Amino acid sequence: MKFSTKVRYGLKALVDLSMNESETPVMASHLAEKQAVSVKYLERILNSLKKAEIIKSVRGCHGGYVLNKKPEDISIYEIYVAVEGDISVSPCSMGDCPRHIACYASNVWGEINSKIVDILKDYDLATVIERVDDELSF
Amino acid sequence: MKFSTKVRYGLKALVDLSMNESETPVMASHLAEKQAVSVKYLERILNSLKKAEIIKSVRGCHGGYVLNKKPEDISIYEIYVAVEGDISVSPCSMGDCPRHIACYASNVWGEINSKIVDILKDYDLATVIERVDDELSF
DNA sequence: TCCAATCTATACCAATATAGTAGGAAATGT
DNA sequence: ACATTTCCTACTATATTGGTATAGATTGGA
Ligand code: FES
Ligand code: FES
Repeated sequence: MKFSTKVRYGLKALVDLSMNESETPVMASHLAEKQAVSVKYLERILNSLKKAEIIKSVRGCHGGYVLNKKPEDISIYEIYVAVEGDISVSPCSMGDCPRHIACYASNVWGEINSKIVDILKDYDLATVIERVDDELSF
Repeated sequence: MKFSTKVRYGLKALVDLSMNESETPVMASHLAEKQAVSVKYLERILNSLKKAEIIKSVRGCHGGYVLNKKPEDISIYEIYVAVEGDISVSPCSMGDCPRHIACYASNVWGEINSKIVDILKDYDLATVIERVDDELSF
């Protein structure tokens, strides 16, 4: 049940991006430095976020990344799907299980899955940022 | 976000056990056969469930396993914890992260984690069995 | 008593998934 | 042209999961 580093680094990068007051894009290297994380790895994560149209990129000299949506319109679910693909709590809930026909538990996993999805859809980036502002300055 | 085979095989075994009308214990090999799963592997899972006092075992000849609680008193959360250890959605929510001090997202993960735990605590074996009875006979 | 059946314990191995690296190609402002 | 930066793809290392093997302990019954 653990979120991968992709999701976690991705979320943190988005928080950093959303705190960028200026209009100039933020470089991957800058975001990575803040997180003490490999630039190359983070670049790939940012690329996934870009493909999902959560952020935009500017290539070339003085390039970087900027948010493409308002924080309140970016859910953790979206972020998850962008970097990991769709959420599935078990093979059952996606229907690609070899034992599918005889499986009685399908709807159990399906129900749990959709409840988890709801939680993550409900949690948006703006809420995350509120928590940041409340709790600690960095 | 995927449940491991331990959780899934474990749940299925518990459903099978709860459907055992007779008073005689059910052998691991019998449960495994129903699931088309390795006996040895399932034995270990059953052992975890036993240590969590969800089931009881009878050793020796004509031995096997029986439920130790009523299905409505066994939550999927309990099953999860029994076979996998405590649920943690990220290092943050357990507090063993090297970046903990500077981490702003702790409570975000913590909140999500506890919501997921709530879902799983809410889903008990009796409910799972209802679904079985409704949907398909096997 | 001895044997077969059954759970228990532990160590080991294989397959898969995650996390991270590396090198270079393409774009862009100066 | 050139430095800077994103983009693309292949590779590798590490961790986790899933599963096997082996030996031992316990019990009921012939
Ligand atoms: S469809 Fe696979 S065990 Fe449920
Ligand atoms: S405590 Fe680790 S990134 Fe949150």
